[in-house]
Amino acid sequence: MKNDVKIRNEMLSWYDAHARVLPWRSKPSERPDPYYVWLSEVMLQQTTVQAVVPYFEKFISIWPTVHDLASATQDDVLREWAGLGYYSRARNLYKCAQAIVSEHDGIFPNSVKTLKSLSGIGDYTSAAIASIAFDIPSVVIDGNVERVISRLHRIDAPLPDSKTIIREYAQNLFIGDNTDRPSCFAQSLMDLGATICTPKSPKCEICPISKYCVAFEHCDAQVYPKKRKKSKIPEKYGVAYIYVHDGKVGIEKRPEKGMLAGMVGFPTSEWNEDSVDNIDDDMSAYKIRHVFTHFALTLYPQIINQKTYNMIEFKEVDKIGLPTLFKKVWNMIESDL
DNA sequence: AATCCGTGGAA
DNA sequence: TTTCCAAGGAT
Repeated sequence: MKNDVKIRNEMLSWYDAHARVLPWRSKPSERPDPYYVWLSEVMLQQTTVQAVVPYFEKFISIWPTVHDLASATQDDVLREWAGLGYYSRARNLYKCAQAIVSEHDGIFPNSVKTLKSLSGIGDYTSAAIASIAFDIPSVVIDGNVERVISRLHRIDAPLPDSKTIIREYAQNLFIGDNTDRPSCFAQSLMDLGATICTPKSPKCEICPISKYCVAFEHCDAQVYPKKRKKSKIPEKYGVAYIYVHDGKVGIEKRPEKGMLAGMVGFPTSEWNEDSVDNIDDDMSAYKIRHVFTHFALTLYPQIINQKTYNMIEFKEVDKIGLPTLFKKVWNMIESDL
């Protein structure tokens, strides 16, 4: 356990010299904006800094404060979120903004417990906000921390079995004998995980804490954390109905539950594992394949020259916030209409 | 506890 | 081409 204090000190020194400059981060002398911290943390769930930066910039440009975001409509937020994926995050973001304004006087709560009661804020995000925005020592466990700790201790059990032991190690590291500069320390682990202790080719030669890393000692850091093998995802098929008339195309708002919930898109058939009737691969003019987390979809756009409800101008299509699946459809067929 | 929920980039 | 996966949360 004594190593935890040394690790913290090494990490803080390393962070002072190598911290990444990111749009949501404050300068060393300034207080972070809890709104920025929250927004960035939610956006970063299950994705990458590169994917998030333009979305973050756009959001704070349109909605500079949580009050502004709460005053928007859910459809506004979904439209701006389009392309980032996991759209329940956007709905929860909006719910959370409204709760903060209506139930917390527009002030972000500073306790893990209260933060966690808000929509879209779970174990990780509540601890991250408490640490990063308010400098409250918290146990911040994300994919980066899981990877770093798995390697430091060369944990043999695969994820998610190892989550319990990882949390024990993390407790000691985050709120053990030394809790100095919790905000910087939490962010230092994120940066280490993103730039040095990476999943595939960790740069152990330049790692500030390799001397404490059991996996480094055994020269096999890259095999940790071990993970259970994932089963293959099913292939599904469907038809997209592209109603075209007089320079306009038909769109619909999807149901509030299920895939791409609440997003706009082209009407489609159901998606199932049976290949599509009447549309042979060879006979169809178009085919879009899109891989989701739990299945891969092959969608056959079928152009229908007739009017339907809710037609919009072709040139408006790019502005309505189509999720990527339907952007792919539109990009493929637009020039042929 | 296990499943659902997106996307784009790297190797 | 295929596989893996990047700052998880809700149910």
